[in-house]
Amino acid sequence: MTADDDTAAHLPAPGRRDILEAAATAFTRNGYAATTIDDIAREMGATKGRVYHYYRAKADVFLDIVTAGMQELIDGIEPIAGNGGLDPATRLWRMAHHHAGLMMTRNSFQRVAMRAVEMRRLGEAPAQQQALETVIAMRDRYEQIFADVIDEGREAGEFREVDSRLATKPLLGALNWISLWYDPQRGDYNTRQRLADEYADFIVGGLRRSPR
Amino acid sequence: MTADDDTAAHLPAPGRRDILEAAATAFTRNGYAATTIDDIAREMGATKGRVYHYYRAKADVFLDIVTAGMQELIDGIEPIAGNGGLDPATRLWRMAHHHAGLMMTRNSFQRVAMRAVEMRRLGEAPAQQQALETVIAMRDRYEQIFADVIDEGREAGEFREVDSRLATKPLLGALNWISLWYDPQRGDYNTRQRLADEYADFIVGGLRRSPR
DNA sequence: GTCTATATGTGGATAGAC
DNA sequence: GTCTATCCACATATAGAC
Repeated sequence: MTADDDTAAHLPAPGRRDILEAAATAFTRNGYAATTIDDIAREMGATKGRVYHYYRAKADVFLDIVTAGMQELIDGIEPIAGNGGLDPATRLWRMAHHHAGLMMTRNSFQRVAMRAVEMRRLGEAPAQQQALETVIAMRDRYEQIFADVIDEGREAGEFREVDSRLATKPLLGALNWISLWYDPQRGDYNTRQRLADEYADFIVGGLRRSPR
Repeated sequence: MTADDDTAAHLPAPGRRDILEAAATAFTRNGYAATTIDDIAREMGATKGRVYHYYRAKADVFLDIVTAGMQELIDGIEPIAGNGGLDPATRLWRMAHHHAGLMMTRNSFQRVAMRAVEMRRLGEAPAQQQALETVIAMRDRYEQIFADVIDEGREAGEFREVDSRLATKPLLGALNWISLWYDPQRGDYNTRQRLADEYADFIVGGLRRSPR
């Protein structure tokens, strides 16, 4: 895509991986603008020389985190959505469940990814602006996967008569919100599972035909 | 609470009101940290001298917006929640509907208010830190109003067996998310109403006893 | 009350030693 | 590849003219 190694988001080089983890933690704590390169370096017990050896700018670190986060979402959901052996409501339930899980287990990356989508611009550099729009495109594609399953469920009579594209908003809003309040320090596997169950029930219930 | 006029949030003085509107717009556009005092001043066709005449620091402007936003939410919801003449499901529907409406019509204030809740600290000043915790307390109180209605609905057999406090998370998450994607420039009264209807249906549906 | 300086601190980014 | 030292731009906040 650019002069940079465009596979970095999927398989970050070892040196980069540490930086992304540290930066994701720092961005989650204080937000993108308020986080300094020194903060990121301190988070991994280094100084900023290390960060600038691997990345040209703070925005590039941010974009790598965001892209990785979005890719994790897509990779996890696609096989479920495409599983024709399951009825749409069950598929949607599992997609919501999986998404909820990622918001907890991959909290720092996912929380940073959320932020990117609401950003209009990242700085002055047009290359970074274009990268940001690529992320928005990934988000749109992700929403469409959900919308398609909702359409199938509506046509199968499982769901109410909704605008599927619009219906993804409350659905994903509820799920994404987890990344803002969930404390990854607390909670074990079982509590995370119960929580994801509750979310998936809520979401599928919200789309089902009303009982009366 | 502090040496400042603590009623300012409810009835801002005329000079302050303009600043809050301009700042809310600017914060919504670029985020708190990335917004400069010059940005705020430019937004209202003035220079920073005006801003600093009314506010000691950027954080104080932010806190006034956030407090006003939270107060708008509480003021709107309390009378609905306390209307004993309506069954819990109807009350919850109207509360969700009203909340959704505020996310759209008062987008800039509400979006800034959302941000405050996810911030851990606002700066070094302990007075501002305390003010931020006061905002968190308002948020907790607000969630409790929803939780109480959910409890009533569960006891009345309208809702599923849920942990009411936990149930407010997907509910308010879905609603709060509106402030992030809704474009206040677009959409008239009718489209806002339809959207709020859809959200309220989704939310009450998500809590109702499953049809099967 | 609103403006134009300006003091002061901080943070992104670079250069170059090791 | 990692560090320290430094440049420079910019943003908060203040001083003081009008």
